[in-house]
Amino acid sequence: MKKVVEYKTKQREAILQYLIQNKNKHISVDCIVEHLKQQGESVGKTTVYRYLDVLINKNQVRKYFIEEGASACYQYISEDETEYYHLKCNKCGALLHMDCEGLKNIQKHLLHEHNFELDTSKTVLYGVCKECLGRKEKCKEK
Amino acid sequence: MKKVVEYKTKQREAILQYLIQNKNKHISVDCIVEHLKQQGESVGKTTVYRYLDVLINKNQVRKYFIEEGASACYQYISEDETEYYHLKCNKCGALLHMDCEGLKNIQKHLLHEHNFELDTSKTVLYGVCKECLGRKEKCKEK
DNA sequence: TTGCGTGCAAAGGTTTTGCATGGCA
DNA sequence: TGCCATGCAAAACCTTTGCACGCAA
Repeated sequence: MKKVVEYKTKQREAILQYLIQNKNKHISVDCIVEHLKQQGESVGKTTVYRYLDVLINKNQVRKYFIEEGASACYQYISEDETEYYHLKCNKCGALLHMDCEGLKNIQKHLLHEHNFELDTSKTVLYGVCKECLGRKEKCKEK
Repeated sequence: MKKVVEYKTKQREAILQYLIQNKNKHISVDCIVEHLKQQGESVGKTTVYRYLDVLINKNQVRKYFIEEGASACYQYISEDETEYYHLKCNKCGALLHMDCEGLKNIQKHLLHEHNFELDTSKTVLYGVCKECLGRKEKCKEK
C-alpha cells in the first residue's frame, strides 16, 4: 500500500468548489475551465482532467457520457444525495432526474431475479420525453 | 424529395455481410476493418464510417456507446429480433443481454406514469454482474 | 457518361502523456 | 528539501471532411 500525500493547492480548491456548487448539474471539463477563468482563477485543462481522475478514484465524482460521442460530464457526489435515475430525451436532449418507487423496483428486480446490482447513478435511460411525445403527434415528419 | 440511387459495391457488400454475421454482437469500426482485411477485402475506415451512417439512417443499424469514452459500437438490426436490455458490468466489463417480463414493466411504468417512451435498444444499464458480485465477497480490497 | 462510392490525407475534437517548472509541506 | 501539482506542447485517439479518382448503372 502506497502512501500518497495529497497537496492542497488553489487550483484543486477552486475546481472542487465549483464542483460542489454545481453538484446537481452535469458539467464538462470545458465548463469548469471556462467558469474558473471568469472568476480569475485560471486553471489548465490538463490539471482539471487529472484532478477529476483523482476525484473519480476517490469516489467523490461521477463521470457520465450523456451526449453520445461528445465530451464527458462530471458530477460531484454529495453525501446527502438521494438515488435517482437519469432520463435523457433523444429528441430535445433534455436530461431529466427521476426518483420514484416504481423505478426502485427495477433495481430490486434486477438484484433478486438476475443477481445484477444496478448502479442508478451511472445509468442513463434513453428515450423520448413527455414534451416531445406531445409534439410527435402534430408533426410526424422529420 | 430527392431520389438517391444506391450503388452496390463489393465494399458495402462485405461490410453488410460482416454486420449480419455478427448481428448479435456489438462491433466497432476497427473491428470491421480488421476482419475484412483478414478476409482479403480491404476497406478504408472512412468507407466504413460513411456506410454505417447510411445504414443508421435507414434504420438497419444501431449505434451504441458502451465503453464509455471509447469508440462507438454498431449492431445490425435483424427483423426477427426481440427487444432486450443491455446490462454492462462495471467490474469485469461483461455485456449482458436480458429479456424478461419484469424489465418490460419498466417500460410500461415509464410510459404510463411518467410519459417517457423508453428506447431499450439505446439504453445501457450499468452495474455489477452476478459473477463479480460473487467475487466481491471474497475480495473486498481494491 | 453520370454521379455515387472510395480512400488517402488532413482536419477537428476530446483526452492523455512528457517534461520542465512551480509550489506545498 | 522532497515530492506532488501544474500547464504547455505534443501525442494519441476517434471521427469527419475535402478532394481526386474509381466504378456501378
